[in-house]
Amino acid sequence: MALGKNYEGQNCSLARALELVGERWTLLIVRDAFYGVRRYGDFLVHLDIPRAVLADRLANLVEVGILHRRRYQDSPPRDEYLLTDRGVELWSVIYPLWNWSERHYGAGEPLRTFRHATCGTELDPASRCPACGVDVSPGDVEAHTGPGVPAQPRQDPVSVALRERPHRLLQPLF
Amino acid sequence: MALGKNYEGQNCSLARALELVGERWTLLIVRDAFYGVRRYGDFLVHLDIPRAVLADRLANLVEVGILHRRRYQDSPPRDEYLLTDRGVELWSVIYPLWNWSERHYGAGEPLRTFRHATCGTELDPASRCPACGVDVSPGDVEAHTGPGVPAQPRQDPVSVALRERPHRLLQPLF
DNA sequence: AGTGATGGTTCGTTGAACGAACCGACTGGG
DNA sequence: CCCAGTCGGTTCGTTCAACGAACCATCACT
Repeated sequence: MALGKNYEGQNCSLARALELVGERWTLLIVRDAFYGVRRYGDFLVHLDIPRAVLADRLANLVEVGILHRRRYQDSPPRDEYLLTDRGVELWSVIYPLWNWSERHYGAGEPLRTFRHATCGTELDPASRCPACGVDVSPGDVEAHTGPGVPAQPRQDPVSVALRERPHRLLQPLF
Repeated sequence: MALGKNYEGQNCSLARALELVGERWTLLIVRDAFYGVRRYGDFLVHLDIPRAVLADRLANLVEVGILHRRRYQDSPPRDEYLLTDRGVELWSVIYPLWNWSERHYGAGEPLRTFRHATCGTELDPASRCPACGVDVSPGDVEAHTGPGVPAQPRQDPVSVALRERPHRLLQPLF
């Protein structure tokens, strides 16, 4: 969804943003990056996405500076994908969207809750801590398994790791 | 992008949200609704979107309760599309996304600024008023033309009306 | 030498977006 | 009464991206 191909006449920051993160799958990849997913294969099993599409999206996200590709071993060469500062700031979009959906379309109990790591309080819809009264940045957010886990939860390693224990965002999952 | 066809295995509120508002054009339609655009023809000229796609998106947005379709004259029958409460709450997603894009990919001066209507102060990235210290809901936001207007701005009636004068969100544009 | 892990690329098929044309209900003017 | 124009769509043939299965290259381990 590169510039010029699509919302070109819009000349609006929102349209530009949607060219960057509005494509199918892109925001779910960023969500997984917040969860600590870093490797191609882990994104693949967790998202159940066509391989070519994943490769394309990762390359785009690196190109626009939302993800950073970092070599973590040389033989065989293996890279991991990490959120840049710019990517981390998308928390202020992703969390409100998650929260909006949870409030209006949630089926009773949530699958996951997001808490202020230092005090354990659930975040408000704007990612603030009601107890401490501060804006909570993603590095201080802990994802907890909620009461709404389905009877037949997913068994891929990423889903299992996410359910197993509370997990601080941005920290590696494995 | 109905449920079951796409992110079905995800079982995540974010994925569900993206099924509702993640399709191409959808969030730009909602943005225009905040600007006060209400009629099919106005969305059409402002977005430059294929007619069939617009009709499809509007129907979906009504179906999931983000827009409400209201008859405003009987002969000939004409309807307008208004944001529901649920739709209005998407401001907490749209504005941070706009702001994120403006901060990281903005070309110098913004095209538009969003100000607290009662005091004229520009909103912070979380749609709060730095002067008053309150969360500003979209009904209290005024959209102003910014200094970054291009040399050849769009001439469709919607774009012209939006440039002409400051305009409170959710109020009808015409 | 063979097997498995990893991170891709290739390619034929399907489905959605595009855009131009058409359509039906109505209005206002001559 | 006829004609042109407006509005809000629908229809349909074309194009382009997503899908998914197969393939491939590199390296480690045995």
